Amino acid sequence: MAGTYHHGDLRAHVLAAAAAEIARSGPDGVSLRALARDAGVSHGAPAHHFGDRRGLFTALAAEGFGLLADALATSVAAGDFARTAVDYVTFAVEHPGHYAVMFRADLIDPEDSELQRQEGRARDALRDGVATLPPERLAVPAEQARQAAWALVHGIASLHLDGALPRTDPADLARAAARQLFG
Amino acid sequence: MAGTYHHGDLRAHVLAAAAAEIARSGPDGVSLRALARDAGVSHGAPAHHFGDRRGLFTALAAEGFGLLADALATSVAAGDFARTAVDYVTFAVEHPGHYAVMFRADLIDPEDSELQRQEGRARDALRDGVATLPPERLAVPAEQARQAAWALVHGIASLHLDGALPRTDPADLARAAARQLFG
DNA sequence: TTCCAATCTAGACAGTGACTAGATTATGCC
DNA sequence: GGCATAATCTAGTCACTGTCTAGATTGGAA
Repeated sequence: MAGTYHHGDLRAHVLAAAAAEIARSGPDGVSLRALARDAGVSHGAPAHHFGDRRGLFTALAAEGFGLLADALATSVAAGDFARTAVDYVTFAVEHPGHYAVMFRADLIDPEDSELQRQEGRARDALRDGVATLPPERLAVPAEQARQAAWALVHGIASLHLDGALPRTDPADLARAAARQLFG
Repeated sequence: MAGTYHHGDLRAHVLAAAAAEIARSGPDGVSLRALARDAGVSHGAPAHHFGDRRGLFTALAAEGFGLLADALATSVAAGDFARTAVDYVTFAVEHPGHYAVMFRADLIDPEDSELQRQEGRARDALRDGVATLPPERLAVPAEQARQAAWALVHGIASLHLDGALPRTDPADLARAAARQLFG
């Protein structure tokens, strides 16, 4: 509301605006000062919530990993890996601003405890998803199969978000790729 | 040489220094002015060769796609897809500065003709590599198999470069992943 | 030699992230 | 209620950046 000294929920507002801006023009398109202007606060205000630019991206990545873990939970519990693969890619498509920073080691602080916690949740979900596969479907050790599955869905998500897969539905591709990978 | 007005080969020098800096601290760590200082030229000199920051990254990406196409050529000609997968990942490991910008739509100019030419070469190499696989190994249409193969090696390369696969040899993983994907 | 294009210098400008000191507001505690 | 204290925000400053100019220097072709 105009006239109030405090914004009310600046942290959440800035996080959402940052995600939208990243989705539009990438992490480099994000300016802390522009975010502050949009929120109607002074240029230094966001720093209190995130410390610095890296802190903002780290918070966004942590939120993203949490949302990803949530998105995978249902299909993992159901033991349906093909659907887990589709859900993974769908998450990236629906949260491009989050996904674009989640794996960018140069933009985030890997020591952040909240980031590690949420990243662990997402990683566990994917591990459990692969663990539901019948052993005879695996041509390689389970750990390598897990990493290959992760690389496959991450690759599809990344290529799609970078525009390298035009005229291709990423969810369809994820389904087909899961079948090719695990029969 | 000191004292000469012209650098001699500023373009190649800046490209190599930029690749090294990106490998060290990511694309955001690259400063045109710092590159100029290192090369011993004025801060505006690189602009003549690359136009702007985007032009520099575009030139680096084009060079990267060309090197990638070269790196894949031998194993593709031999019809050895597992080795093509390993060669792809090995290229990314050995040229992290190039690879980090090759798929970044927000950093490069997709209209650049040299970029399109080299990218086409790399894409054709990967397509030919998958085409050598016996049809009975494919559980899905060839186009989807090709995209899945690309996503798999790209995913391994990306995750490795972002530090998400510690204690894992990316070449070993590429070999195992190729076996899991195509039997 | 002369001319021209390629290359580089030097200066300026607006925008940025980060830091600081201090003002304002919210909150828990008496 | 009143008050101390932490949380939040403002405003100013700084060095640095990319980009844009106008002009100087150099190499090569005619």
